[in-house]
Amino acid sequence: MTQPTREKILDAVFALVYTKGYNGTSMSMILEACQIPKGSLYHHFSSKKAMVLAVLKERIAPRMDQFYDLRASAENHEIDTIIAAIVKVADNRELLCYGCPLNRLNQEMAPVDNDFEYEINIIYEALKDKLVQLLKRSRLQENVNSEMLSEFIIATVWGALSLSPNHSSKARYLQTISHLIAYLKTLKR
Amino acid sequence: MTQPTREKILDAVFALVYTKGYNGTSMSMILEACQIPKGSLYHHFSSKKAMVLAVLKERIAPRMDQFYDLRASAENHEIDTIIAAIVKVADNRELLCYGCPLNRLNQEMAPVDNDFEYEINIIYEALKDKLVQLLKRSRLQENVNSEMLSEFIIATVWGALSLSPNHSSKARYLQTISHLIAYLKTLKR
DNA sequence: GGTAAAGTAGACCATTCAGTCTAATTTCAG
DNA sequence: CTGAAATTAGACTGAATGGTCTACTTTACC
Repeated sequence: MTQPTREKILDAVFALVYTKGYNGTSMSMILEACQIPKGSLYHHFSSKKAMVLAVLKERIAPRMDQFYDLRASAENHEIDTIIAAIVKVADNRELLCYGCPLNRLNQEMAPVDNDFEYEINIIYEALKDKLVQLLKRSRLQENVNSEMLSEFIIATVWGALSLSPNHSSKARYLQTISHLIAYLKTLKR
Repeated sequence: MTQPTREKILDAVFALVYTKGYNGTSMSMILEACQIPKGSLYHHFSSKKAMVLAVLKERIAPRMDQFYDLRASAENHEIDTIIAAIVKVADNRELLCYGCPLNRLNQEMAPVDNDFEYEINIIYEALKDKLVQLLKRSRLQENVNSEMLSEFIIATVWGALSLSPNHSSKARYLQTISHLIAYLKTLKR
């Protein structure tokens, strides 16, 4: 056994739900991807919904932490740290193709299921808070509200990743966010 | 007969697919919403997919035209015309709750279906071109590429409308895009 | 008024859906 | 080695899925 069954399931479900959506992913697809029988799946998770909620907490949440990995450096202005994180996104082909996994699940499930809305919001707030903390430490133009600016940054990156056609290129993403970067630089003090 | 059956179907399918997604909408839900028998539905459309592609062309495309209704005025700077259109979005409760219908369908269907990707891209390009034409007529700072700026504007608005929690408020939307507005104003010449 | 086309009506179909159930097997503690 | 718990195995279920088919009714034109 190379990987515990439960972990194997979470990996497969993440990949499927991320690329095909919750309603676009069936149990049989998951079973085939995992190469396990149905009994194993329902031993570890009580339902499809419970499974995807686990994916949210155990796969998507850590990914969000990892991607906006904002190691503050004493040398750089915090704004530059954030810009570097945004630019780094361009190197992830999956992100360019499918967008932010949290945003995808949010758009599909939050309007129709309170449990999803709740769990997604927790992850979103954590993501936002990380940005807020960084911005609060930085020297910015006056009248800049860190919370509002954080939401603006996340919104723009999410939007840039979801532009049609879905399979957006690295160059296109970078061009789109070049305006965001230019704006952020004007906020430095 | 108050409304032709075909139009009634398109309206119902738009509302359902917009709020619940393509895979979250079943034929039986559509039938119940329309209060028509199955025979009528399949008389007008050969399949679920054909139906939603028709919704794209006959409902979503016109909406996009309508919402970014950018009547240029000789008095206002084109940037202000665009800002007004962006602010107007805040008055649409559906948009605040479910986001841009084109963006929703794009995220769900474009990665898994070429026909959807193609049709969505046509509508997206039309939307973008409208902005590009307006920007090209306007006096902007040098080095501003109208096409890139248009994509940035659309991305930001789409992103602001898809922030978690999904049911975002008018105030929250306006706060988020206040940064976009501030940036756009700096581009005026 | 007759007739052909357009549209309505809903029973019916194979397939797939998420989920259940019982049994076999493996794991591990004592 | 033994027995209990954890896990694997997959046949099975009822409901829902998208779609077909034939029959009936309305509409519109000659």
